[in-house]
Amino acid sequence: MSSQARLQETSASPRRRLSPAERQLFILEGAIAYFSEFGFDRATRDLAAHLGISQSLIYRYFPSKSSLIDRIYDVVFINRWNDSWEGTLADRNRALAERLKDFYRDYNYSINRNEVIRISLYSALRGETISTRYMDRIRERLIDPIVAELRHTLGLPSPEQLEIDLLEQDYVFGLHSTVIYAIIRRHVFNMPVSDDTDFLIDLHVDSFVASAPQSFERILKRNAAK
Amino acid sequence: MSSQARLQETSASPRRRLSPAERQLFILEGAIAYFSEFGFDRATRDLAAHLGISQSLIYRYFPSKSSLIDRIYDVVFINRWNDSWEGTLADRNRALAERLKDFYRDYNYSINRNEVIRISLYSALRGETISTRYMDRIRERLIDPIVAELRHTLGLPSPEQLEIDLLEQDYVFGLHSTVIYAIIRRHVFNMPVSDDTDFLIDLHVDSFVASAPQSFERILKRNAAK
DNA sequence: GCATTTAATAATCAATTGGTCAATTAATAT
DNA sequence: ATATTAATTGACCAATTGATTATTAAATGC
Repeated sequence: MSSQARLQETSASPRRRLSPAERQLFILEGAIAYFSEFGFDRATRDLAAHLGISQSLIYRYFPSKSSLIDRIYDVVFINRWNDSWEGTLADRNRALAERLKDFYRDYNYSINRNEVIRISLYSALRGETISTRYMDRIRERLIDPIVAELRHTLGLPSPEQLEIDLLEQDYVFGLHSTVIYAIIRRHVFNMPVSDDTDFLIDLHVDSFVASAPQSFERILKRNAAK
Repeated sequence: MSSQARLQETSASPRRRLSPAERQLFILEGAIAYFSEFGFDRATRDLAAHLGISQSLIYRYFPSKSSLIDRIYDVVFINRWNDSWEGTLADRNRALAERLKDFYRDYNYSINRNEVIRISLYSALRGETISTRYMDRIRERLIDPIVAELRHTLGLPSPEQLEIDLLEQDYVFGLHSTVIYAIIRRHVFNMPVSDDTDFLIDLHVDSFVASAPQSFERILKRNAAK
């Protein structure tokens, strides 16, 4: 009831008739909120009822349900990438720990949202290719660069000299996971998570950087043994 | 085609007629495999076709789809808990790092399976209460005990003397997440992950234990400042 | 005020859903 | 062989699904 009342108030006119651009955005944002909470298998009728519009109106602005979902993926995956991240990580004028802290604070700020993490997981569970491509992007543009920077700080061969291997990636994903899984715990498992995220990022980054020399030594030794 | 042929072969008789107990288990295990791959919103007809049986047969052994799902939760959540974990973590005759390594190896062995992690996430996204209860159990019986053991090694007050707080839990969840998120990457995002899981657990546990003193000091200082 | 445009809806469709039940048929005992 | 038991199925139901289309009505220009 209160949501319906709110809808009527927030709409420009007392009830209906928005411009096509406005209406399309209204439906898209509503669909993100709705599907991220209940999953993509929910009916378009229910979405329409939730938005206070008729079901057929959805099909005026989106040719099919799956095309609406594809647009949601665009918003969630592509629009949420920040090109400055790679630059931050690669800036060798600053200490690596500081770069990592800056990056993960910003990264966390960008994806620590209910809709983003939930839709990521829904699409991954569906096996959508966009989800795989997104993870490839993370590995290539975030994880591998961190490995490269770590190697540089430790005086180890660059990726051009010695290819990055799975163990190194997985080790760096260990740091990455501390940020991601906190988001999952909060928004998917509805667990209480500290709001002092920046402080926790500092702790994890410092731990990571402090033990990286020993860890990388062990990884290289392990790879040499094979 | 090959799966249908296999089904006929694996069944006791050339084609059908199992004992109620066998058939119920057959459906339950098939449902776990099927729903873990495609989600709980898939039709019981499709599940039946996948199993090579009629849809109505499912309803002879399970009164409703949701009761079948509840049974799946039982198998995935409850049956997969090992009571020895708490004992392993609390055994102060051994070094904490060794206890953590043993525990996480066994824990990983137990839940690093496609169906387990995927059904956990499906149910969590649905907001099922069993999922929340399961996470509470992890926090109370695994995370909090690890905090207690860390405090003990560091000569800090026991949980009875000083209540465990969110920051401490979140910090320990950082270690936990390295194990869990690797499983999610493998089985949900279909990423390549190293098979050398035990080695990676060793690395992360050693990093964690090595930096725990400094981290806990900072956490206590932070809490005192509030 | 009136006609035109078009955003929005109600009615409807075929396909699919969870679930039921009478009919079938494989196994068992005799 | 034959009768009995009960595991399994096919036909069916009402409700719901994504999607279409003819109709309604809010805004705009004159």
